[in-house]
Parts: sequence; C-alpha cells; structure tokens
Amino acid sequence: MTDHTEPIADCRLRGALDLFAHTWDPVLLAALAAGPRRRVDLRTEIGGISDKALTEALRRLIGRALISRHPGRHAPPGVEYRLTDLGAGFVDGPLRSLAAWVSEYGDELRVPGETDPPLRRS
Amino acid sequence: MTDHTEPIADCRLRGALDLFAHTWDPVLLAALAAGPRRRVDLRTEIGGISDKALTEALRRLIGRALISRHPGRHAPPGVEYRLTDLGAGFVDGPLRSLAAWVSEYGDELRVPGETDPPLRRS
DNA sequence: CAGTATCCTAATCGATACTG
DNA sequence: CAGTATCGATTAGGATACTG
Repeated sequence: MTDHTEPIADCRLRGALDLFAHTWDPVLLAALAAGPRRRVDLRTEIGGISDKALTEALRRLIGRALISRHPGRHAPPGVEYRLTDLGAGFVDGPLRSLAAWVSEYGDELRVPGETDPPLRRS
Repeated sequence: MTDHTEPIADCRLRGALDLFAHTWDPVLLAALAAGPRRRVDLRTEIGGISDKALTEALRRLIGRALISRHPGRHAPPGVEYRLTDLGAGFVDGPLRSLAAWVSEYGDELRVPGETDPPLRRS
C-alpha cells in the first residue's frame, strides 16, 4: 500500500480513504458538523455505537487532526469535542459530496446484505 | 447531514460509506476509471493486491452495480471489467472530491501509523 | 459523565494450492 | 488467464465491568 504508481493507492490518498474505512468515523464527523458535542450526547445522538468504539473513533480522529478535545473548565461539566478546520472541510467537501451522490443515485446502489455471487455466472 | 437526528447512519448513506470500507474497492474503481481492464491487468496495475482480495472486491462491486463483467467473446482472450454508469459517476463525484481534498489539505492530515494516544492527556 | 481494560466473535486479507 | 477453496494472522467492534 506504499509504493505503487497507482494514483488512488498513493500514500496521501490512502490516508484519506482510511477516514471512511472505520464504520463510525464518518458518522462521528457528521454528528459534530452540527456543532460541538459532549461525549454522552454524541453517544445518544449517534445511537448504536458502543462505548469502546466511540472512544477509539475519537482517538483516531484527534490523532488525524480532524477533531479536537476541550475539557470544560467552567460550569457545565463535561468534555466537548469539535471539528477542527480540517475536519469541517472534510465534512463540507468529500462527505457532503458523497451524501449528494447518494440522494441522486442512491436508488441504483444495490443494497449489501445478500452474499455476493461468484463471478463465473455473473 | 442536514436536519435528521441520525444523518450519516441513514441506511442509504451507510451503503455508500461501505463502498469505502473495504481497502481495495475504491482503488479498483479508480483503476477502472481509466478504461476497461482484464483481471490480470488490474492485478499488476494495482499492485499489492492478492488474488483473493481482487476476486472479492470484484464480486462486491458487481453486486452493488458499480462495475460489470464482460467475458471476451472474440480474439483477445480474457474477461473484461468496466465501470457501469453508476460506478463512473461515483468515481467522478465522491471519489474525485476526496482526491481534490487530499491535494489541497492532505498535508495537514496526520499520518496514521503511530498508536493513537489516550484521550485524557490530549 | 469521562475514560479504560478485558473478553469474545466475526470479518478482512495475504499466502498457497488447485481447477477450468 | 480466470476463478475457487482453505488456512492462519490480524483486526474491528460489541458487551461488560471498573476507575476518576
């Protein structure tokens, strides 16, 4: 995954592809697009995400500079997470582009779920 | 991403996100964007992909109607794969948007590789 | 509420060997 | 060349219990 000439497998693009690779990462980014959130609110708002998965996704996205962590220093307790400029740009660009494509052509996208058939007879 | 409580985890968007979830699927789509390819050419052109992973990716993307399979009926032997209209649109839209974002902001995207640090001290 | 740690299951993916 | 089948290592992610 490191040194081919293939454009898409280019290292930097690979890093961006990985932002989609983990189930919850794009979901988390989209949730934060509506504004800063505390951990517990993210959890209930997203729904279906486990505590562990949430922690890992937060770590990953902080590590990649897409979100930032802000321990509340005042009255309302809790730690807030928010998008960095980079993260906001990612949501407004690639993620929004994907959402737009889905609303336009999503109907033609066959649903995963069935086992994919062998190639010989397709 | 606009006004639902569960924007990204919406079923249809989830299906599109899954197009990125498998390591080789977007790479394969990008390779086919340059024109129809035979299996062996895809393999060498992409580089680093195993036979098994290639077969699985082909199956998956055919199952989701993004690529199609065309057994050569004439002179040059081999089976050709090509993008469907849906697949071509996906490459031109979301995938290209991601590539554009990377060339613009890719430098700020921290490289994965190190273990992501705990949250307490970040 | 925020965050960590452990166990467990399913799925990914490379390597390899084999068939048409 | 096209495609399948099996094995093994790695990993994502849910459940749960526990600490600050």
